[in-house]
Amino acid sequence: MAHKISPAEWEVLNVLWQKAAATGAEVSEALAAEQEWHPKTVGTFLTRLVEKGIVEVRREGKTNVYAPRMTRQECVSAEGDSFLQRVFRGSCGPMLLHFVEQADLSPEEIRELERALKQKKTKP
Amino acid sequence: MAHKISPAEWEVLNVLWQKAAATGAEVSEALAAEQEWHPKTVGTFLTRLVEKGIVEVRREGKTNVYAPRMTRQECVSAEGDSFLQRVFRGSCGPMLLHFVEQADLSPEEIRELERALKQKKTKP
DNA sequence: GACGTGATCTTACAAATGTAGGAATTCAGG
DNA sequence: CCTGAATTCCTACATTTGTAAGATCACGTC
Repeated sequence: MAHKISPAEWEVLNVLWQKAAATGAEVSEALAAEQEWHPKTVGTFLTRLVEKGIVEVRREGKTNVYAPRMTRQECVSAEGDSFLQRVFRGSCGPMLLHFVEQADLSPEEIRELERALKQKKTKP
Repeated sequence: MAHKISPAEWEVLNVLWQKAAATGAEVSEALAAEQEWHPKTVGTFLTRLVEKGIVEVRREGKTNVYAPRMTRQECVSAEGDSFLQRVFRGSCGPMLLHFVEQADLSPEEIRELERALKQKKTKP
């Protein structure tokens, strides 16, 4: 918890959460679409995440396999005074609105959000 | 735009947006509740924000008065590849859900969010 | 078991960020 | 005008982050 997750590390984590587990090369490849990071760079992020205790590594033959030790929820929550908190505090509403408008949401996600909002209304 | 806004700077900006304009001391005082930043530290953030063109400064007698040159919306949008984007990308839904559940929303804000969601549904 | 090949580990370094100290400046009073 | 008090400006420095090169290690093959 003492450790912060940097933006680049979040990127890497996103891949790991999506795949559940992956080698450095796989992560690197998955990120290639969005980022132009040298595989070595991705490697650094992975190692740092391991050092921070957020990701665990397992040897498999000659390659390392990385897997998240924490869920996204946990990571977001764990960052008590994180960037998100800072940005959001004081004006969560407008910010959420921004992202709801901006985001690419599936119908189920929309339904779920509506449900959450409704519940929020009844139980303030 | 070329410049990124650091977490600490967001904090400072939040105060500025809330007050519209303020002296260094005022900002520092407003932050005291949440952060334990030395006034000089706050001063540094303010100067950096000015350097980045996000805040403007005006001399008023012997003190500086700082005011934001950009709205929060603009700052969020301007950070195309920001931390938020990185965190959100790929799983905006769950993240929004997290914050909707977490947040302290006013009834109007809830209504507005619902409206945004409804519109999203009709016009995908 | 020596060798090439590919992956990992160690090391490096510039820029950004958090955190201020000290020097310089400037108004308010004497 | 000279002094003191408040405020700003300049400077500094340790950490963290982004970015990777180079050294090393492990595996399959000859």
